[in-house]
Parts: sequence; structure tokens; C-alpha cells
Amino acid sequence: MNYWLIKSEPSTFGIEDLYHSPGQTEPWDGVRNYQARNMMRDDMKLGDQVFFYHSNCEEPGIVGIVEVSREAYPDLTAFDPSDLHHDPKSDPNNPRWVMVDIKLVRLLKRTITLQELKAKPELAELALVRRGNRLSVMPVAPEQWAFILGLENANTTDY
DNA sequence: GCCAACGTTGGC
DNA sequence: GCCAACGTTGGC
Repeated sequence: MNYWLIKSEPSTFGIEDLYHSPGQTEPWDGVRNYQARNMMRDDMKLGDQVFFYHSNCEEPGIVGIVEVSREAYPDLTAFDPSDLHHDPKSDPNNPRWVMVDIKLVRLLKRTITLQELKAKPELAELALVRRGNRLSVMPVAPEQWAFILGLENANTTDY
């Protein structure tokens, strides 16, 4: 079992949108970064647990947990000229980009904010809080996963 | 293969 | 809206 964190801008697609999706499941399409793609293609397995992070918004932070409900398959939006993430260089016979399906596990009881994550020495190695990080899909170590989950019930004035 | 220019991300 | 950090592009 692997752990991950995926970012999304709530103005584009937030945890509320996933909550209201049919089957609370959506394809995680539009990833156009090779590092992120490689992780999805090679390492994201059925049942892997994933933090859902809201970026570029009023209160950036982790807002929910999802799981991988289908492993990597070709991202067909790359072939659609009308799609925002259209990539004319992706060959339909050898698709360049992949996506996985994610299914909502649950919403967190509160947003675990970026500010809070940054303040924890235990999470110094978390890719999310490292300087200049821009990956939309990143691994989370099992200890980091457990630690972050523990924060959900912690007193928010502790930090 | 170098690297400057450019576009994007995302916190603030 | 600003801007730092980073990835990608393309001329050479």
C-alpha cells in the first residue's frame, strides 16, 4: 500500500465536486508533468490512499482522503483539441499521458492547512512543504501519512 | 547539448 | 496582482 498527495484548485475541481460526482469517483485527468505521470503510471496501485489537497485558494490545505479505484490508463483528454489539456504531440497509438481514477474515501473533519503542515518538524521532508515544489502528484511516506492523520483531531491552537 | 526566453504554478 | 521557482521550448 502506497500513500500519495494530489493537488487541485477548488475553483476548477474541489473535494465538493468529487463528493457530488456519480459514485464519488472521477478520472484524475490533465496531469501534464512527466514526474507526476511516471508515479501514476508505475507506482499508483489500486487501493492506494491519497490526500486531496486544495491549492491556489483562500485556505490551502488537505481537505479529504481518496483512493485509487482504477490504475493508470491513457488520458484521452490529450487527444481532444477542445480540451484545456490537449496535447497534439500525444500519439493515440502511443499515448503520452495517463490518468487514474480516484474515489472519495471521506472528507476530513477540518482542513489541515499548509501553514500547519509547514510548522511541523516531522514533515520537513514532505515534498509539499519543500521549497519551490510544484508537483501535482507526490508520494507521502507511511510515517508522514500517519502523522498528518493524527493532526486531524489535534487542537488547532497547538501550533 | 547549452541556455535564454517564456509559460505555469501557487503562496502570499 | 505580484513574483519566485521551476519546467519546457527552441535557436544556435
